[in-house]
Amino acid sequence: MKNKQTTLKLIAEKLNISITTASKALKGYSDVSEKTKNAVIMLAKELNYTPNSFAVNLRTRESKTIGLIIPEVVHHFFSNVINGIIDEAENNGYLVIILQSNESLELEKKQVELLINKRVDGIIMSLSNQSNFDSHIKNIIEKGIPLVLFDKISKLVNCSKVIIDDQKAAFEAVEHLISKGCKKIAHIRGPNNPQNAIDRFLGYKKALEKNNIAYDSKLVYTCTDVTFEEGKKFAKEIIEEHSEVDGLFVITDLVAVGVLAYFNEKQIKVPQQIKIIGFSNWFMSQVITPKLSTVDQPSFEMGKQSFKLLFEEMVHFKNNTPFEPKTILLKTSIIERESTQNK
Amino acid sequence: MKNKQTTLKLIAEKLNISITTASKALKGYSDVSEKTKNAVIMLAKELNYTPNSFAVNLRTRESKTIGLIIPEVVHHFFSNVINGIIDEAENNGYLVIILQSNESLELEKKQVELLINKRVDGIIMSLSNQSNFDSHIKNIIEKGIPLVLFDKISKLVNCSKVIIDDQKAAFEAVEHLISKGCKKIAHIRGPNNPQNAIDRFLGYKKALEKNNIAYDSKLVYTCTDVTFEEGKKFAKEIIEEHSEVDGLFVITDLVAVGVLAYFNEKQIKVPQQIKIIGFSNWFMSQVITPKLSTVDQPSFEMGKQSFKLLFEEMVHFKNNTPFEPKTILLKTSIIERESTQNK
DNA sequence: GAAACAACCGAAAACGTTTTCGTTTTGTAA
DNA sequence: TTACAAAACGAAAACGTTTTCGGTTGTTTC
Repeated sequence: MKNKQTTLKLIAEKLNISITTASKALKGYSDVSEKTKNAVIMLAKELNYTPNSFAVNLRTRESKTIGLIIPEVVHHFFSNVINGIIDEAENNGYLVIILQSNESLELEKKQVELLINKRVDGIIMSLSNQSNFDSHIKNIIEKGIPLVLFDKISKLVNCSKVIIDDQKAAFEAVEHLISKGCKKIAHIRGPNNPQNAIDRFLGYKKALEKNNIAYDSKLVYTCTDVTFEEGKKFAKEIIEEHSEVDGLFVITDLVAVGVLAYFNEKQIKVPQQIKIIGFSNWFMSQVITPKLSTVDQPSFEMGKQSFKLLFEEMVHFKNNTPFEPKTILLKTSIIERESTQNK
Repeated sequence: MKNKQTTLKLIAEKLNISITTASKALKGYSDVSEKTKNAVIMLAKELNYTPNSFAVNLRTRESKTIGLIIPEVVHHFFSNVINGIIDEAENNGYLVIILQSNESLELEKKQVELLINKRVDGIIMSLSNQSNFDSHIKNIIEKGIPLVLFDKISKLVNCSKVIIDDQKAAFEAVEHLISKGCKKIAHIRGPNNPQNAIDRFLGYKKALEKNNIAYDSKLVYTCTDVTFEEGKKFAKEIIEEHSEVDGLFVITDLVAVGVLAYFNEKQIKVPQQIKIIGFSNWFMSQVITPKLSTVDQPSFEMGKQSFKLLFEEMVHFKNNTPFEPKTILLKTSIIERESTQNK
């Protein structure tokens, strides 16, 4: 049953030394003789001693734990980021508490509060679609808690960030369609608020402009939920309202796959009649028929870099030295598959 | 910069009362007058007081945090389970630390150690393929730390479990193939060690037996990595070595999708020439061509139930009352899609 | 023989909370 | 007025660690 944990006190008593000396021996202080040091280390191992982390936390004022808030766990991109964060965190002796906002601002606020109350050493976030520089984010910054934002960021928040150049990536995606001969290109964009949806939209527009294709706001469809079902829905609308569209740039692969599902159902030929490119390189994009062209986004790396930035900031925080927020820009690349090929 | 946190001491001083009384006021003790109670609560709110969790942890000997160890985060099934666990945990005031074993026994041992040292209140695990009733699991049990195993369990471990009836589910999947007219059914199974791979294999065998189909060990292919690529590899072998096979039961959808990818490439007609059924109902199974029949497994629910069981055990642990491990069996169901339909 | 130094050790405070138990204050009844 | 119960409060210990600072012992130096 409830086995008493071994403490420094026990070790000290058994060896007839003070708790202080026992502690110092284990922490490698120089003012402990070789003899007693060895004795302590031996006994500690024998009794299976591990420091009580609650006490250590209280004393050192840090928990070696960070918090991570993302919109969804069941999501190809985010789960890869989680992977990278956990990995890098563990390598540096940190553990990760994960919470999801379910794209709800209310929930996100609650999660932030939970993490602050838990006194995590730092927080990594990807904002929900509704989120901006709201009170909860301000709160983190004011409290001086190290914060890193990745992917879905807000330009209003002055903190470290890890992102891709969404505008450039979208620009390249649309130019890819153009290079394949598309003349009338529609865009299924993300919600109005998130920065990355805005930037991808701007990249789309810019590519049209540069290639002398008139921008038509009627060809832009705006997701609210960014789901498979929305993809199907917009695919239907596009075909029914603008059958002359021959190219389509979609905010993310999940939605693009919904589009493909509808087109397959209706026997609309991709890429012959219409070419499609998605975003994020979800795993299923390479197994669907036709295989989906997309923009590869280094999700795992994004996680790793996010933790690295956070770690840097946590060190500065601990030493009370000033820290200037950084932004890391990760490279993307176009992956050409069947859905944009000329047959 | 480093803003001093408000403590009970500060509140007590400002109100000219003792720390004890301040604490009691906030915790609703009855031996505090209405007047002082209100004063404390008001001031606490005003100063934005939140109890220092490190101190609370030390004092109460619990952290309201649990640990979760799974083989992989980037995995449709597991990420859904995570979702369920986080959800239910949060509803009960618990946070979740997630670690992955990457299917490595060594790593899994290390993760368990990390969690024990962190003194989490309980642990939920799905074992790696190599794992059994090894020292690290014994260690958890001996230390009396509440433990729940889900999905990939070991029969040797005496603890609470949340599982499906893998044997029955597999049996039904294979009978589904048989009901569709399959006479020669192959099986791509999981690795030798994990219980669920064993049980699914046994279910396969039993279904053949019951329907008077001779079992042929040559028709059983054993995964080591359980990946998309392995699916492709075995698909090739099956066609080349046993072209007469007309039904295939695959350990999990990811591998089945690999099989389909190979068959699509080689123009082998599914379901005409060979019918295929997978397991777990991954999202992509409904978007691939042909759509994959599969066994639905309530992953989200599995997560919820796992936490519920753990919670129950944690309560008993805290009260030092005896607790008898339970096993919860969740229902599965066959989902018929194109890959097993008679056209 | 005093002074200086090195090597080793431990007392005590601190981190911030919770809870037990004893003490003081207040109110009420005789 | 005394007596006593009820109400309100607080001292202190405890959780287990880390770290500062002072103390003791023994050795070396001049």
